[in-house]
Amino acid sequence: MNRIQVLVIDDEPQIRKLLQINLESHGYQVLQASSGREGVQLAASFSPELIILDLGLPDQSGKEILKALREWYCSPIFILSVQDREADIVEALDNGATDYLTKPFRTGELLARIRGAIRRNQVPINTNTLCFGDLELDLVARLVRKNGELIKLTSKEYQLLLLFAKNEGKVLTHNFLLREVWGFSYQTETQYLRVFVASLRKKIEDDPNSPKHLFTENRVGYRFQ
Amino acid sequence: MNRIQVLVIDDEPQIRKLLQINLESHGYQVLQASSGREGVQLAASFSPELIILDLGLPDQSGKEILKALREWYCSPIFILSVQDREADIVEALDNGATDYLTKPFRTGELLARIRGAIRRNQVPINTNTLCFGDLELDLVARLVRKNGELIKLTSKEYQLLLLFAKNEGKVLTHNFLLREVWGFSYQTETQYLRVFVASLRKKIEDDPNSPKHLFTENRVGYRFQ
DNA sequence: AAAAATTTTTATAAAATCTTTATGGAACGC
DNA sequence: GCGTTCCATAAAGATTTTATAAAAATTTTT
Repeated sequence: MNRIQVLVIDDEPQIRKLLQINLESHGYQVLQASSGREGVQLAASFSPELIILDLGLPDQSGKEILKALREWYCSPIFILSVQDREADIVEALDNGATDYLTKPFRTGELLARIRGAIRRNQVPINTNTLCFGDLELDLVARLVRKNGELIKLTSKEYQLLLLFAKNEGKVLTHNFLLREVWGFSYQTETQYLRVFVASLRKKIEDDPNSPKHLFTENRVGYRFQ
Repeated sequence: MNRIQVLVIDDEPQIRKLLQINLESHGYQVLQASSGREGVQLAASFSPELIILDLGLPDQSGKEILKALREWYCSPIFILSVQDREADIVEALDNGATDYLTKPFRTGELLARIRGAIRRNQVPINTNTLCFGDLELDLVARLVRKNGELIKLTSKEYQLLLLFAKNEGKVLTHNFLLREVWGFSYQTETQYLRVFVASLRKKIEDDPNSPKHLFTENRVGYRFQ
């Protein structure tokens, strides 16, 4: 079992204890640091999935630690603080804090917020669905939904849409699309593309005549958003 | 104009007004819905970057709206609520809410949390862009922006602009431009260039009559900055 | 094997782009 | 200054490209 690591940086032993008990009872593995310096070291060596940082640290201001961590650390950082001043909260959030809770905090809420932050942070790595407005692509199930409703695509249509979806916003040339979907020797069969783009539009666009997802880039290719 | 869209779903007009004023003064474009049904519709048609949802809606419980949206909507959803019960907060967060604020909320904090959520939600795209003042050339996506807004260029126009951009500040001769864009045998078709430079200027210059990007070098060629 | 679904071809109208022509003004050389 | 060449621009004409339907061929399913 590979438990999710959470690093707690706090100088108050009783807070660390409280967090440790709560986190471990929910299946997390807890690393503890009582100073900013130690916290940064632990973060660097273990790269935990999430860091809980107390702003009121003795050796270095927590704000500095936050900035130092954000130089390289990309996972969520939660701020705990007795300070409830709006300016502090705004500053912390703008410096890269993922969330900000004031002491005393409610452990249930903290845990829920941690779950949410970790869930959202994992999405890009372990993405099995891609979203584009009203469109949703389930990569695992090979399903496409529009406004939550299933859309039936043929194999080629799906391959084409997937390629577009993986290259959102980019102009993809006819050559590239044909090569990727049909294969090297079909690079000149531009008409295939036209036919399939038309049928894709019929299925994914509200109005195929003025598409909002699949745009034509004349003489070059198509672009998906 | 390319402002970030935020959808506010709330039945209380004064809250909507408050949010609208605050969000618009920070550069967001605000969509408003007074019911859950309307909110879902707007979300589907505009796919805003973020949704602010009041849990206390009349027509349908806000909780249901949250779940319905999360069927397909992947961007941040902020919950506003008068309810401060921990169980409600935990439920909302576990149902996909990105954040949960209780009324009365502090607008500065809300805005900072919105900035953070949008920042984190942005996909890290590999961009290879060239910048020239208000002009932006995205070489990977093959797109051109002026003041952040997409400009539609034809194939030849783009080829020409790209050539200019890659040779910023240099005087490029008619011969060279024609050879590179049209091909060896077109070296004498100077009139092509004039036509295309004119149409490029119309698209990329604020005032095509006194260009600040694309200069004429009489009897020699053109120069781009 | 028949039926159904999908892919490939073919045909055609519409749209967009490129090329050519025309015209007036600007720059240049003498 | 004055004729010539060069440049900017609009607009007409030619060509290419695109969207779409529908027929033909192929593959998959029943």
